[in-house]
Amino acid sequence: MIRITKQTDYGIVLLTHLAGAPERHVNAPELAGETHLPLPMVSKILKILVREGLLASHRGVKGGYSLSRPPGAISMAEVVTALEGPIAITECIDDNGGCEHSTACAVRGRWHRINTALREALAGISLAEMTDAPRPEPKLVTLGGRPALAITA
Amino acid sequence: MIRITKQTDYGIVLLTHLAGAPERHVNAPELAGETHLPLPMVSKILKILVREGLLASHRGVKGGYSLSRPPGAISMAEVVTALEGPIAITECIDDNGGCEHSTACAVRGRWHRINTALREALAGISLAEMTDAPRPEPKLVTLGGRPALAITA
DNA sequence: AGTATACAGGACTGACACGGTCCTGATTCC
DNA sequence: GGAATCAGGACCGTGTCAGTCCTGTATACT
Repeated sequence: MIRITKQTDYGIVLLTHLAGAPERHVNAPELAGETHLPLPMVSKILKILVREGLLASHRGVKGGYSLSRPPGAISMAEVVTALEGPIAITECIDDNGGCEHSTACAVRGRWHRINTALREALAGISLAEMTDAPRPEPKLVTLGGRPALAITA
Repeated sequence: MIRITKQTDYGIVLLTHLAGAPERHVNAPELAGETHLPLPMVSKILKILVREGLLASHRGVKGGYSLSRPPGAISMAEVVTALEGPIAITECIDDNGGCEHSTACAVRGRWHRINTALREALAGISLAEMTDAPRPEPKLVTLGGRPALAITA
């Protein structure tokens, strides 16, 4: 269903929560409490985010986690990539020639365009913007001059 | 991993193959042979596409499948929606208030923007364009007044 | 009319990733 | 040294996905 995993979903919630008060050290139980997410999952996700360089950790009694960079300098693309690997909407995109249909598949190049659109959409939104107060957003996106197609589930 | 299912992947291959020679009736075994995809899967997918109105079927001895509309009038968004349901990158997007974190979740509105970008990227590419020879197209997407993203695929 | 062909609509199954839990060790502060 | 906290795993149930198969129905040809 073209859906991000819950791990990523939670991760974004955690990061945006941290972005709300940068420079603050928060430990896992606190974060879990404040975001109403299950502690074991929170702990697991925080470890991943540290490993991927998005969070800095501090051990010991007064330890905790904090953003490794200002929220404006972290793009959603980085977050998603950290939590679910390379952004590739089809297998053949990060697959290096492993697709047995590649010769018969006339479609491959096209997916790159779609994939890039997704990637750029993610890259164009920073963590800071995920926490901004909502503003009236022009919902109509024009792509190639075509009247936008209504998508009715 | 933000990935479409193989069913959708196969479905797009089948549709683009049909788009290459519209008005032609092709039966399931032929299509499977020409696209090098497993027949049972092909058959299953074709049935879904008929049910969703993207293909027309013809029963009987000389039966087969053909596009229900010209390839230029079928968007990738329709195809994806037909094969995997509504385009919703997070659960809470098609979920009507079922998310127990909705009150604590400051992120929801933001996902709509990302989701819309993906949706519009899919809506902006027709089946016909999936088969065209590649051409340099600067598709400019404006997202909320932000500097436009260049999608160059 | 009868038969062969092809679609229609299911049920069914194995494999695998996801969501979630838990345990043991290493590090830091008091 | 002890308590608190992160680090890095292993582990498991569940659900979805990929794929197969079976039965029924409609059409064309002889």
